[in-house]
Amino acid sequence: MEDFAAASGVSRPTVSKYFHDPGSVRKSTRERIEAALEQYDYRPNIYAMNQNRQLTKSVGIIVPYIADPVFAEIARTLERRCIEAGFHATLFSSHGERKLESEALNNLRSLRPSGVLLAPLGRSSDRDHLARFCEEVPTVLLDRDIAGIGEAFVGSDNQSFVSQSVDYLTRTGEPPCFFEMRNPGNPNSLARHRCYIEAMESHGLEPTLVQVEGEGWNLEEIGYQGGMRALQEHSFPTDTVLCSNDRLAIGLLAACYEKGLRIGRGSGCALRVAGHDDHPYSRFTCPPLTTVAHEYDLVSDCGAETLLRLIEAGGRFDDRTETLFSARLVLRASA
Amino acid sequence: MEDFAAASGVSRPTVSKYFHDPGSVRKSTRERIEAALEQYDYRPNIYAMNQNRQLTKSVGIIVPYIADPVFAEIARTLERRCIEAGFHATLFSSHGERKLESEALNNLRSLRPSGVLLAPLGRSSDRDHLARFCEEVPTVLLDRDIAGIGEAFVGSDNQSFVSQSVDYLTRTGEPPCFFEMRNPGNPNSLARHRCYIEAMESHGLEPTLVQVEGEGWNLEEIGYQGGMRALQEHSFPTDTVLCSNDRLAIGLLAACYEKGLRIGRGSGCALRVAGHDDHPYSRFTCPPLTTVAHEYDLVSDCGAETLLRLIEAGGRFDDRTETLFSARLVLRASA
DNA sequence: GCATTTTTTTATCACGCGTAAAATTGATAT
DNA sequence: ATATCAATTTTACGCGTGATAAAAAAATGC
Repeated sequence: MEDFAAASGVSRPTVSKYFHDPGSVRKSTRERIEAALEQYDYRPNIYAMNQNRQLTKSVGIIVPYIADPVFAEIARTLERRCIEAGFHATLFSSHGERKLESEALNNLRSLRPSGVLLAPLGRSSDRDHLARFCEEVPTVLLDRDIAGIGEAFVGSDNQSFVSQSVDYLTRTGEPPCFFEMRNPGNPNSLARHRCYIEAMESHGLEPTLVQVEGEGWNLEEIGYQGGMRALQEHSFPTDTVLCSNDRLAIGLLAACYEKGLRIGRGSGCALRVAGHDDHPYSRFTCPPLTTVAHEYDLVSDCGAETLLRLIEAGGRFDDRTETLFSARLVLRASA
Repeated sequence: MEDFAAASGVSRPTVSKYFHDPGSVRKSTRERIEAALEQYDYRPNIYAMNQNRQLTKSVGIIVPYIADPVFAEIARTLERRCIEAGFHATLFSSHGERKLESEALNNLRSLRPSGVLLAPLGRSSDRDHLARFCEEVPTVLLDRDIAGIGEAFVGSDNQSFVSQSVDYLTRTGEPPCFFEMRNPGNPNSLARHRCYIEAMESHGLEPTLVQVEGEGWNLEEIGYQGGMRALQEHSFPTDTVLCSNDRLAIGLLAACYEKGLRIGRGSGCALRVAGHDDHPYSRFTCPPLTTVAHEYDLVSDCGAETLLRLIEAGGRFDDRTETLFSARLVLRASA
């Protein structure tokens, strides 16, 4: 910057000021800098900037698993919103591992962001670490709430998810059993488990669970293997299966196909299968998957907006707001 | 670090040395530092470290579209390998946009990484920008080659992809037509287009193309819409369709399902459909998709290894190596 | 033309760290 | 006990930037 300032014939602090806000320097000065900019394509080092700015123009984003298309979409939308607001966004994925989530937090500490959008692993998170981090850095939690951590939470209302699907399935046929992982790694599974039981009981029905084994985030494979076994052992007590999420449902559909079972609500169909999330691929399954849409655009928009308000407010809210978005039933051919 | 050094009773540069290599300080000194570490959970700021180290322990990774599961897997494997080798990896996604790819490059400049693994957008890349970047930073190109840019290239042999699928399909039934985007955004499409034509001609067969409209990376949707139109207009000249990639194939399968067409190689099937890549979901389609596996584990491993060698070699190779991995035919039920 | 306001410059400190050279320490040999 | 030498630590400076106060210069108003 020293050299570049010399080349443009102004002092270094003036160049610094220019990059902070081009309008804050006199027009003639700005033109001299911009003329030099044409020649030397200089640009300030963002990490050096962040080092001793009081308030950085950076935000951090952490998602639990970027390879999951739902989180990829959420991350992309968050990034876009932050960039539109003039921030530099840095994205991290925890890749489903507690250690990596913690590392992402440590990285963000080094980055000194003005704020962080954090979709935590949930059950696998290092709760204490998250709590300490949120003390230091203004943070908005996303997708999965962790009581008392962060300045705000934005997510979806799991109860509305499950109750909508249970209501619909019960109304149009046999009440559903619930297809889920015994030890789920993804954030909202436990909440949905509880909501399914509540929803069934509120209808005066007996909840029935079909739990499959498996670890990690390879959910289609887990759904397929578990589905194959369940079909072989005739573990489905009803002809209607509600899956904890769409990725398990995709695996189950593959198992059903292999077993020659016809899926759907028409006559001649052996099983109805529904999911949760409206995963980007769920409309391309065969048959297309009936599911409940996770309105991640709304969640992302609101999350980003909340963070921007938080930063504007100086990093702290008076009280912790929790914004929940309702799900939207998406009827397709599978149930 | 100043404060922490004081707390541990040694000078700051000694602490710096300790973090650079704990073995490089005397045992008594190390113990004092580690004792202090228990109390103050201090850790050095990686971005400040990178600022004036001669050789950073950081590498950068850029993929064209992280929401695509194939690139998510590649990125994850690359990250893992670099971390195992003691490097700090920073991941960027170009999200399919030239502007974002350029921004990622600029970010990496600020980061001063020892090396970069770059899977470029390809046709949409700012070639000059890439070239200038690779002059500055030792770079290994991945997945999609750009002539003369970077110190090495590691990718897959598109010709082996297409020739294997064309050979197989021709051997076992009607020769395939090629289902692709008219203006593809993803890297390898053009190469595959050419390879399909070559492969057909080498068999003495007439290549036939079915090109669908659409922009961007929503490939399943594009495959679905294009598939619906092609089926309506009876544009498929043969009963065998080879798709440029699996994501288009997934969309096409959904269109076929909606049209009530049976897919597969048995009698009673209207169409055979095959893809390219062995996308993580392709084994869960209905029917499971016959495809040619992109051995991205091998590509990633080799790419990471090549970069590490490049860094070791001081950032320049004597000549530009190009490593190509052959594809592996994966027979499933769809063709 | 002069006083006043705005903008820019100079100068110095700060951030959190790396690094080369100098100074110190500790161990060994005499 | 002293000299010697290598290992270790400290000193002093640098990286690329932001921030601030005081001084200087330029623009504005009358």
